[in-house]
Amino acid sequence: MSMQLSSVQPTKRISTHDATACAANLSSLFVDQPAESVASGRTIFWEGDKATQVFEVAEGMLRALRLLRDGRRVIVGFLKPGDLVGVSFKDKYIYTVEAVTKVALRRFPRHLFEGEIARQPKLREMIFSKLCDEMSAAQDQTVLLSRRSADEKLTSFLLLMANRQIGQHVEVNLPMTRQDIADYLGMTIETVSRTTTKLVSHGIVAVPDRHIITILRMETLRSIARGEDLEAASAPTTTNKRRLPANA
Amino acid sequence: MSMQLSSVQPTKRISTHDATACAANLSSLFVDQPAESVASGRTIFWEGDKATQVFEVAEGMLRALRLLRDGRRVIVGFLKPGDLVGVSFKDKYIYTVEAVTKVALRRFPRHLFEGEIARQPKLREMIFSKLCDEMSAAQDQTVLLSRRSADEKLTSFLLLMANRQIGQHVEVNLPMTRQDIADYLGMTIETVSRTTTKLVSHGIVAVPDRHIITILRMETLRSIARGEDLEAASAPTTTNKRRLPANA
DNA sequence: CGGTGGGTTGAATAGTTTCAACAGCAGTGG
DNA sequence: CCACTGCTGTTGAAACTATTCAACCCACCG
Repeated sequence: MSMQLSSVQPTKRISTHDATACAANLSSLFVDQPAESVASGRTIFWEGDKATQVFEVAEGMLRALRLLRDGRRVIVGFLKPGDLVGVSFKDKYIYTVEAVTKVALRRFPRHLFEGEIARQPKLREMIFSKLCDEMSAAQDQTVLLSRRSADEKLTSFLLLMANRQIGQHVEVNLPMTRQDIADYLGMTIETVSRTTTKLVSHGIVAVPDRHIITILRMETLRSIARGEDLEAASAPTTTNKRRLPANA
Repeated sequence: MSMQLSSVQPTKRISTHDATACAANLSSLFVDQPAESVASGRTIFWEGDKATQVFEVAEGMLRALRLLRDGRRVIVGFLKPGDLVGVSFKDKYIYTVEAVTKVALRRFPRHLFEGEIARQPKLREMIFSKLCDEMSAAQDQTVLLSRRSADEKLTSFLLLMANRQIGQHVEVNLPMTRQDIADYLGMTIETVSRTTTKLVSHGIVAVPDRHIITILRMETLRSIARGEDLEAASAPTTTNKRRLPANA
């Protein structure tokens, strides 16, 4: 019964300048608050906790997750700088939020936050707008999860994380673990690993580091995410990456 | 970039009395509007249409869906009486809404709707609250979709549709087609059918009519939805329903 | 009465999961 | 300094489950 996730910014970039430019009024609420540092792995709040605080992510990445009774974990979103965490109009948080990396947060008491929203029409509008983005993101995830194949899911995920970066050799930062990705995409860690390996062996991506995936052939990746068969889409290079594709 | 789905009412029943009791201010906006009748199968609006109208469902059921480029369909929610359709703070609807059954709607121009929200703090609060329910519903679907087995998905879906009805022999109304259910759960129509048959043969549900599923053994259904194995959960009766379970 | 849409069932296939082993790396402590 | 341990990620083989493609049933309708 709460709402604390805001993980897409469809029209604006998440870099510091643009974010503040677009959300000046929103961020201004938090700007006077000291940035609190949270170590990676720490929990910000638990599902079911009384929703007393609202946070703004200043730095780092967090994961929002729900635990199932049988111990399985469902990650309902990743949070990035500029996102609001804990915006709620019910009394309890509906999911747990944990720091994926070292994180910097600005805290704001919820009742003050709501007071500000009531007072400032512009701010209110921005919050509404953010909630819309949130809904949109939630539905994007729904679409992602109902995709049939592991190939589609992972490539869509990479594009989501690449977040409007265009051009060749886009470096996608993946601070989360493979387990996080698996729990986000509704598949097993092994399948995530195997699918990544497959993309690498087709020369579509490279994995210079555990937490970095470089997109080498963006259009091919896109067509796989669209549902085209991986083998068909990556026709140019047969099985390995000996021949670098012309467009890369 | 819109928000028009509101498909759960966690704390209140959807029957006419209670809904109006809890949402008097909200419904009062629409109550003066004439109820428009829409035939089943008709489209209310398309994904990408300019979001000019807000609707309140008075009667019937609708489906909200997104179409993928390759023709696949993802149903992101079902809408029931009391739900708002088309509440948006962006300019376009993000999904298509179609009538599952014959539907009665009350229409309200969006700009007036937003004006009312700005003017009435109480109304605003209710809308926020509704959006929270919506978010919650969206996430419930996320959790549903990341469930591993077809058994879990379908049983969870039945419990969702049964919507807090308790007791023995709960009749769940399913006005949508099997294809709709499949597109909502991210599986094929055949698997939906087979899973239903399996539940019937285990005496857990009965299907007196194409659009009605009667829950015979609620606790068993719940435990399957929780992730327990169907065979294990339905131990009392081995393969058929010759012996009615004690608790049914 | 044939056609159509919705639904069920069967058999083969294809894909993911499961279980298990192992590799790489960081941190720890002798 | 190096073995030891724990964590994350990769890979392999077998088991399993959903999908695919097909046939078929049924109710409804012109």
